[in-house]
Amino acid sequence: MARNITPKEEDYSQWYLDVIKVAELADYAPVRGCMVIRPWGYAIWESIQSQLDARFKETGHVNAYFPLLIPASFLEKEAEHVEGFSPECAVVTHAGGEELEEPFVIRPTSETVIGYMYSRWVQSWRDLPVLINQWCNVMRWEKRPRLFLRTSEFLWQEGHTAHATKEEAIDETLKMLEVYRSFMEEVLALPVVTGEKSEGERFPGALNTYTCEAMMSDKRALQVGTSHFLGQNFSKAFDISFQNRDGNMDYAWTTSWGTSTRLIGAVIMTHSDDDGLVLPPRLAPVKAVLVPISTDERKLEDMLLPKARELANRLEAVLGPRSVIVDSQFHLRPGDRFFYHLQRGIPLRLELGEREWDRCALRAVRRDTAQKEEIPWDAVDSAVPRILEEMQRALYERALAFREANTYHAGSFDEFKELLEEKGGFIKAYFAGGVAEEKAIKEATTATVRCLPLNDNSKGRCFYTKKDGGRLAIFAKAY
RNA sequence: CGGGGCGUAGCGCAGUCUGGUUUAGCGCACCUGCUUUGGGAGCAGGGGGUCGAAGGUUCAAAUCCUUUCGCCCCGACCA
Repeated sequence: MARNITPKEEDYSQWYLDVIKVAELADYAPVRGCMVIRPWGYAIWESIQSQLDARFKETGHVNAYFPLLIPASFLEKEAEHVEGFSPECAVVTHAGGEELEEPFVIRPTSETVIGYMYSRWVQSWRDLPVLINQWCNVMRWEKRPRLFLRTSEFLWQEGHTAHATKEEAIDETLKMLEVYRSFMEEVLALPVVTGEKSEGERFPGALNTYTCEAMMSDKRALQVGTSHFLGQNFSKAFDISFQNRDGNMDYAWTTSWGTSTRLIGAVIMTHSDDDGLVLPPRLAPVKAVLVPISTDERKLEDMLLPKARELANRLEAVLGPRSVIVDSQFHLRPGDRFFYHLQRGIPLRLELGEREWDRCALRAVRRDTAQKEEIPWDAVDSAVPRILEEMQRALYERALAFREANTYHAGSFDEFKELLEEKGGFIKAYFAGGVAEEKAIKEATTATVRCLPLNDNSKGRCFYTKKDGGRLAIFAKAY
């Protein structure tokens, strides 16, 4: 049992911060609300980046880079957009030792500059669709920062597409939501509910926002990815117009979609335990660590270490370059070395001591369950990937079972309040209210509409307004 | 931005109320040596802080006063 981590049960927030600290994922920066992503944390982000990026490329998108600074006037061109974002914008007023004529906003998101550029690039229906993504940082001056979940500056990816027709843009919006869902479930082992955002939770300027919502291990909800159907709002504001096949002028239909370093927070809060970080194997930058153990220094150097390196090389041929490390911190005792890797969430520890040596084997210990298994040397190539995949699946199944076990249905507001107070978690209920009702529910309970799940078109009597024809909604307390 | 808590060594804290008795102390971590070594070792020796910052009161301030910065928790705002 780790002794430098506050147990989850004792103080969840502190546990979360402790895990980040002992796993060396991030640290506080000198500027309030900003964080330094340390090498191990950044390696996780790179893993997310490369795997998501591949999926974007597979769906026809290309990467580009748009500037950090946006003319302040751009934000104002879309009414809802400026209202939504101006409170959290950082503004540059001086540069080159002089006050600027027009201040620049540090991008909180890039719909506006990208809209401006698209209007110059798009003339004809033949120029569409435009399918561009960018990996970058954005800044939103948050009142209450939390490492990874809500920092003033964060890293993300924002896809921006423009299409000739409404249908195509809607298809794109849903397609990317699906890319997120599959990535989160397959790589992050993060079960998510996909759905539509309610009116009150919609992206400022969007006609419709779709979301991936996940349940953290304290039963609170976290929005881990969003995809927006922007209609023609931005194309009208920035004049992304084109001549269609019939020769008539038309405004493009645009979408945007994003996910961020918040995903790292989601992974921590979904899988980790009181011993520290737990990483799903497909996400983990390092999937296994070989730990030679002996009291005899010569055996370590002459037999165990070379063997460990040989096995690591063989494993890397199967698992990928730099995915296996050999621990040679021989100045530490085995327990210390175990804990070091345990806290950093490396999925599999492969011990090679004299006992294993004599049997031509390794002792594998799974990070999530501490389950032990002996693997003969000549079976590592098949056994290790097998165990990793078992662990990957187990993490997903466990998280899914947790979510299912903490999802309830409420038929009335009284029942809703009771469930929320006594059980927490996700509460499904038919809802027919609007922004005003959402707000009232939030004020009374602090719970919000997380989404209106897709693939459920059932209608029912609204738990709050008692009106018929309510759509199924998921409510929860959220981060 | 409102309410609450807190800034003393890398981390966690004691000392602050009742200024001087501390050349500011303890645990963990760190360094050196020896013994150890399969889920966080033991002994011995050692290094490190001027008490968040600025100003003030006083013969004397970590301790009192003022201002300021930052962090954490709870709310309103959000990926």
